[in-house]
Amino acid sequence: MTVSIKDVARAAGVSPATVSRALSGGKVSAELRAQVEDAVHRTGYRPNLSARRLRSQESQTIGLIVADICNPFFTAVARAVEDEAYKAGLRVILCNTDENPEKESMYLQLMEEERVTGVIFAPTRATAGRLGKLRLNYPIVLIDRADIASGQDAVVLDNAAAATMLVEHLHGQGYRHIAGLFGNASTTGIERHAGFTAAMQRLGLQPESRFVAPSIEAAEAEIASWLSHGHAPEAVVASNGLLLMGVVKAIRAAGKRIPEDLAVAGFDNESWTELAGPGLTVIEQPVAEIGRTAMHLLLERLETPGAPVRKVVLGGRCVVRGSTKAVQPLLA
Amino acid sequence: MTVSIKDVARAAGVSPATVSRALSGGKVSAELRAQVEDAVHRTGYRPNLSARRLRSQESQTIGLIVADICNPFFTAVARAVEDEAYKAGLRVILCNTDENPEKESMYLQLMEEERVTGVIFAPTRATAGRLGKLRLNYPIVLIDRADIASGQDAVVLDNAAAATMLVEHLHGQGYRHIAGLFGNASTTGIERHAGFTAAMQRLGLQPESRFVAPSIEAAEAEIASWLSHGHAPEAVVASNGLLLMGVVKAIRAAGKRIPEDLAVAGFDNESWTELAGPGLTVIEQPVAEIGRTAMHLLLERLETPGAPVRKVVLGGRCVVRGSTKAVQPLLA
DNA sequence: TTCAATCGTGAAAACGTTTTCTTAAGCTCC
DNA sequence: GGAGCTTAAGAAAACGTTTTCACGATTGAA
Repeated sequence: MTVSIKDVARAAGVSPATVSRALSGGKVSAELRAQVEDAVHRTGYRPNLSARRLRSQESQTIGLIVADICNPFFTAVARAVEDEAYKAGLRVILCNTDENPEKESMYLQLMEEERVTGVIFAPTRATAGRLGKLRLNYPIVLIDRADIASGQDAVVLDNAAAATMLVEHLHGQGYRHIAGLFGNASTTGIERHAGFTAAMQRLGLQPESRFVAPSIEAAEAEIASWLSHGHAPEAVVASNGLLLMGVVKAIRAAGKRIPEDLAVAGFDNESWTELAGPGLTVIEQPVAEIGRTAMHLLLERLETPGAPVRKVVLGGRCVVRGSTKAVQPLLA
Repeated sequence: MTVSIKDVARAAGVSPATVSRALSGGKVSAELRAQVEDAVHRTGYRPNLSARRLRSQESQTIGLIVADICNPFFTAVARAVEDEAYKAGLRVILCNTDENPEKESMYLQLMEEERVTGVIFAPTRATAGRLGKLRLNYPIVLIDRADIASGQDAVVLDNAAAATMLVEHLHGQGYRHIAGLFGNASTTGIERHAGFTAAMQRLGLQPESRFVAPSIEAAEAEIASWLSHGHAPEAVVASNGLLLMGVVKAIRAAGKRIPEDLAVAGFDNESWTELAGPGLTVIEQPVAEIGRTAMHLLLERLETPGAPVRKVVLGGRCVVRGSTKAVQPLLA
């Protein structure tokens, strides 16, 4: 049925070894190489990657395990990882964990069975903690989320600094009563919360924080509750794109205005943030840079497995828009 | 180095065949099965999927080839496909073509080399046309885009009907001078344009259409040009989420209002459309249903390869929001 | 001219499974 | 109690490659 390298060899009048060498750029005379190419064309031969991987013991494949493929942050990172992997001659297997530790375990194991050469992984907090104990037979580079203790290569945002930027910006615009809404599944929520709290205290302000599930609905419900009970702050900081969307939806649903009734700032410069309300002030993450860097860290780790662990911390950029407009003209 | 089924067999004091049978649920005495399970645990054995696939000649894998993984429409479909594939015990390889025919060819070939059992594919117009000639050794189910002539299973939106709904809605709201903006890379653009034009003519209106590249920037530039030259229509219909975003960005940049200066309607009920301006009137596609149906068509095709080609056409839903508010109170 | 080194090629082994074939042991049934 | 079945287990073949090994021919140096 399916045509194998032996069929090609027969058609070309050479041995299978010669076909293999001709196709992989080995030493073959020009004459035989031409015969082989012709035979490949005539037979419609397609190499069997499973056989190739089995024999050569290298999969030329990496795994990319993210929490949510519908989240623009991860798709943007995935694009960058894929482009970079392609340049290095590697395939990418993309996996979706839904922030579910069981799925994470399942995929980490699957990656072993696929014999991937390495994995780029955005773990939940639960998994990040026990990653060191897992003894997987491939190197891992963490992205976006990294436990401080985990002895893994990682590339992350300077979350504390970014949260500080937002707080200081809001403070500069005249806001004093500022609340923070953080995701409870990842370490980024923790770190951004820490930066937020520290910055508030440094400014002599009373920090107020809530942790919720990383979903639009959870954020929406939380804000709706604030607004309906009438004890809403002057401004709110949302620790990722999902929560930010929930915040804006709740404010619209309540018929309130941004920033007059509630100022808004958040993380992730997704394209819709420019269009929502008066435009949303956000921290822009260097998504492409994160993907590229992760891939490079992985390649270097593969090259020198013994090298010391490296953690790359990238800075965010504060994009100021109307959602944090000064509450009243500032005094000079 | 890596532990194989032979090592497990040795550790359990049985033959490799027995290990294989024990792990795949074959007939093995309870006693030996326990020994095997213990040995697997002790040795940390992980089956090698390449070897398994090579020997059993089935990959248990399907390919999902989409145009743009950053487009929420495709990520939503991908999610549904993955969930359904998982239920059927299949893995999914996700590929990104960037609407680039060369990448499409590359991935179609790669899927052959991976020996996938089938492929779900959203092709560009260029590739949709020559798909029949390609003689690939796996069945294909097309999604979102399908050439009329292509003898392939497919699941698509009723594009003409959806475009008609938008036109009739705008007409009902009092708009007369309506322009359409369509993507030039896919068959959906063609079909939506056809529906748009037919509906306009049926209503005795003069249709005006533009085809642009499927990107935010292209749409933005086109609308910006309309607005700056002062010959903008009363309303514009955008044929997908990307173009819709470009339209809104251009209107905001020009300092115009929706719908007073320009009413807007489009395709794809992405979550941001609720938040942009006064909310955008859109056609909601049954994304999950599309993914599920595609997977089912593929499974049925695998079961009965000879069955006649099926094309499933799903209806869209018109979600009315502020961007198409009546231009002036309608007369009773 | 001869010996060693290099080169292109084919034969055969190897990769880690699953599956077919064989075999030995335990049954059932007259 | 032996002929015929069923059953569980092992031996060995097979999947489609790549790679090692062996071999003869060509080349280069002495």
